Amino acid sequence: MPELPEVETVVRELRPRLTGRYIVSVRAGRKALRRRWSPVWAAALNGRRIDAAERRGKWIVLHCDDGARLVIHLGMTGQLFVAPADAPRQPHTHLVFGLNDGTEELRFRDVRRFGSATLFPDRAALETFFTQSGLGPEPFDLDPAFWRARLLATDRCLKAALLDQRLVAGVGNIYADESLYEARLHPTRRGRDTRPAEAERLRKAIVVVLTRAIEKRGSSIRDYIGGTGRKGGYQEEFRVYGRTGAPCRRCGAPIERIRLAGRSTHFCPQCQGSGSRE
DNA sequence: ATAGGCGCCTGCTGGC
DNA sequence: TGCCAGCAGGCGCCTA
Repeated sequence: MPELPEVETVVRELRPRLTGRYIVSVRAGRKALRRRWSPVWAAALNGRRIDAAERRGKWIVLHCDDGARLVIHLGMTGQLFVAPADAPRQPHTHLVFGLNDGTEELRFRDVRRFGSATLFPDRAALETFFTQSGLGPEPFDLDPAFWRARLLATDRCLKAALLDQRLVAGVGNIYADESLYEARLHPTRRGRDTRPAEAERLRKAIVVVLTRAIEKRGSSIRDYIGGTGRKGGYQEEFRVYGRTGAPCRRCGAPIERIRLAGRSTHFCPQCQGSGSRE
C-alpha cells in the first residue's frame, strides 16, 4: 500500500497529535509482524515522551525523549493512526500505545502483517540500520549526477530500478508507473540504454508526481488511511495506474498493463515510446 | 555483485 | 449461490 506520499501524509497528520505527548501504556498482539516485536521495547517505551515524527523513505520514525527511535513500516496494508481510546478496536490491530490524558491512543493495524515496528536505542543505531539496508537518497534531494550514474549503470529496466529503494527511497508500484508516464518513458527501457537527458527527465518526473500526490494526501485504493483515519485523494488523479484499457488522458490510446519485475505495470503505448532506445 | 523469482499473509473480486 | 484462482500499494531471502 503505502509509498512515500502516503507515509508522508501519515507523519504530517500524526506530528501535531503526538509531539509532546507521553506514552502511558503499550499493548502488543500475539501475531508476529515481519520483524518480531520485543516485550522489552514495550517496557522501554512506557513513560517516554514523543519529541518528533519524521519520514525516511517509506519508514516512519518517532523520536523519544531518551533518544530512542520507534520505527514503523506499513508494508502493504499497515495503518498507523490516532483514535479515541474508547473507539472499538478493529481486527488486526497489533500495537496500541496509550497517550497521556488517556483519551486517545496510537494504533498500528496491519491485515497482511508485512509491516513492522522496531525500537532502536538511539539515532546512531537507526542510521546504522538504514545504511546496512542500503537505503538510498530521498527523491527531493536526489543528486542528478548520482541518479544518472546509477541508472546508466544497471541492466535492469526502468520500472525495476525505480522500485529499488537503494537507488531512490520511497517510490513503489503506483508512483513508479505514474513517474514513467510523466517522463514519457517506457517501463521496459533498460537503465543502460537511457540517455542522460532522459534520466534527468525521470528524476524531475518523480519529484513532480510525488509532490502532487502529497498535496492530495496520498492514494487510497483500499486499505490506506492517514494519521487521522482519513483517506487520500490522489487515486482520482492516476494517469496509468489501474487504468488498463481506459483512454490515455493525453492521446486517447488504451492504457496497457504488463507484468514487470514481478509487479503489474501500466503505461501508455503511444506516449511512452518503445521499450528500446529510439 | 547483480538480477530474477518466490514466499510471506489476509481479503476481495471475477469467472465459471 | 459457491468455489477458487488470481490479485493487491512491500520487501527479504535464495539462487544462478
